[in-house]
Amino acid sequence: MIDLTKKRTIYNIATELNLAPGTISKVLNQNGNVSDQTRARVMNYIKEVGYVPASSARMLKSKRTYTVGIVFTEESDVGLEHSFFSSILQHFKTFVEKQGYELSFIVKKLGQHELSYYEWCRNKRVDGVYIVVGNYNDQGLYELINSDIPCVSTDMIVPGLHTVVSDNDQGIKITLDFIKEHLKKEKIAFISGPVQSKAFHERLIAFKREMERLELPCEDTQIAFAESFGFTSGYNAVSDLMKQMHEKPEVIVVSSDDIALGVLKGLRDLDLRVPEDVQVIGFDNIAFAKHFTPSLTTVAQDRKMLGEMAAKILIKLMDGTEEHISEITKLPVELIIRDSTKVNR
Amino acid sequence: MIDLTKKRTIYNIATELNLAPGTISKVLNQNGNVSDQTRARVMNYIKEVGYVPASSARMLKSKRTYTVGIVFTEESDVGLEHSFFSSILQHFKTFVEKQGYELSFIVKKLGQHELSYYEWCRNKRVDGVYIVVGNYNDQGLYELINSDIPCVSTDMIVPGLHTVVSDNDQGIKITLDFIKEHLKKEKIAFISGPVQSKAFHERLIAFKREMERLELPCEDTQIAFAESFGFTSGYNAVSDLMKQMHEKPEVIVVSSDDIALGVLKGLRDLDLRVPEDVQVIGFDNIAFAKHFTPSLTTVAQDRKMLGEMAAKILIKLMDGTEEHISEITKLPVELIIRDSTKVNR
DNA sequence: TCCATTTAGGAAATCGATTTCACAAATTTT
DNA sequence: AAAATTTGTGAAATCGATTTCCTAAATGGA
Repeated sequence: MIDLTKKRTIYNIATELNLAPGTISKVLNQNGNVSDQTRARVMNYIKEVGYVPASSARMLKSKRTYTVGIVFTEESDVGLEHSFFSSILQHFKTFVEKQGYELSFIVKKLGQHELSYYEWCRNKRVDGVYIVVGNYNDQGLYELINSDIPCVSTDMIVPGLHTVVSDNDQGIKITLDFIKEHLKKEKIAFISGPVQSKAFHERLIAFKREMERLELPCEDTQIAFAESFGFTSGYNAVSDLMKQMHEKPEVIVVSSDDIALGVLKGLRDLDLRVPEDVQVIGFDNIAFAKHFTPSLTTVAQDRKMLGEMAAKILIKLMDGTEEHISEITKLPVELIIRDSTKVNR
Repeated sequence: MIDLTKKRTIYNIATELNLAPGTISKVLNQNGNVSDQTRARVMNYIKEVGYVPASSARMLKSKRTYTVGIVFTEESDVGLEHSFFSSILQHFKTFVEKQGYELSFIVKKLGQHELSYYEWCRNKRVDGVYIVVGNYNDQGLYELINSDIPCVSTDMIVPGLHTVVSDNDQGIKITLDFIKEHLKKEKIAFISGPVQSKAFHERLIAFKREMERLELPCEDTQIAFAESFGFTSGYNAVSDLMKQMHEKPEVIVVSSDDIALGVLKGLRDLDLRVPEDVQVIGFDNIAFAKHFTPSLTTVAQDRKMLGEMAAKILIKLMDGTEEHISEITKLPVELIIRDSTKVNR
């Protein structure tokens, strides 16, 4: 009878099978010359006793950890609670785990010392880094991005960093085309999130450009800014907007759903009905958008594809195989029409 | 001039300082006999060159990894998107990181093999495990819980497992007391989440018990069940409830906010006004509860304390210091009164 | 049949820390 | 001043894999 509780090493296994430790290792790593017969014998035995190689030893020698470091900067202490990025991370995680990688959140301090991102990564010997949410003001990030460690991001756009983003330009374009063609409205306002965020900035620029392309008026009074990322800042922004506009807008385009839901509530408190008096279109398609009353028309980002594409690119970078990978990957978006807009026929 | 890019090991450092590698290690681990002078000399040098010990080597020898394994079972593929548990995990993470621990999601397979939780943990040599969300039907979890690896949970209640939970009994009790004393209503219905979840089960039992204590009628027709955890199942459940009740309820107590928001929407579609016709009270105080219209009165769980308490207990277990830690830690809850209820004076 | 080549598997060094044991120097005791 | 004790440091084994180099057997070609 085989003792299943015993702690196994390749040495045990080797003696128990009358082989050398090295041979076991060769089977494990499917390289080297091992006969099919011995390979099968080893594999079976390993499965039977439930042996698993000690990762620390493997890491020490081979210098590969099969670990991806995660940078998830906690803007105003939201962190993992931020459902949009959590969701992307979730898909990323599922994908890389299938390939045998593991996630490890990057912690700035380890033991007693305070470490930079790069020091941490070198110490932990992560094979790559996924910057889910980063902060442009965080100098430590640049050290990491410019290092020899492969990095990928779904948030920041920085020269030398591979990034996967939704096509914000296209998102705004289809929104405005939809407004003009189907809603048949021309008095359009825009509520932007804080433009330190690259995504918000892009959407704002795209809005101005597309308004011009459609030959619609686009004055500064048509644009208001939310102070932050959340519901409350949207609530406040819409009241600012209404104050500064001479004439009420017919449609309000908002650069994120979190903010847009605040806008909807703000409009209700201003006694404006949606979509009868004003129509609203958001961006992101967060889970709650369809449950709100009225449900929110919005530009859906494909969170699954964002996460998986980031995973694919990072794995390619870590393998070092693929010759050239373009730095920015833009993913298509889709307009989801719900009750906050009303098609005019 | 010191070369900062050079890769350092204790051997380098030792020769560069004219000491033995062992001495460096002793300084690093602040044990062993080292003179204050040498200690200072080593510490300074280490800081200067930015040396960090290779964790894989340390792990290999010392058998401590300063890593906490995370079980986060993805019920119906929500995973990290589930904001309630994500939030608890976030607080847990912040706390343990301050103590120098790191999180590592438990993945069932590693490399080629399919691993059980326990095998994975043994392999990775995690120092402890935090079961954020577990599944009672997952047999592999019991192997883990009954092993020698310290575990803590905020979700499951299993003999031998340390668990931190909100006081569900108290939550229901203060809810019903509030309804009787301040809302002055007696026709109370209950919408429960799926009772496979221990929390939902406890809340349901507590409801029945407290109704009896208050000498209020509590028939089966007053209780409806949501099929799942989300908005939609709440929406459906409230329509079931209305069909099965002879007389409309004055107050509906719902065992989670996710479900309660669906209930609010369902009521609107049934042309019942909240709080004028029916009043609603939820449980959890999710972020959106205060933004919904009407905003939701709910029993708030202290997510920060849940996460931190779990962290504290796990660290104690891992240190093996504390003599006795009680298996179940109940945390107080608080009723947050908002617009979905209307106090009757 | 003999030599060249391929194949299978073993021996041993290595990765970078930790930790025990031994030893010399310094200090205290008698 | 000699003996006993404490203190600081070094040498070497160890953790559990990977990997290179080497040897013996098996195969093939002439």
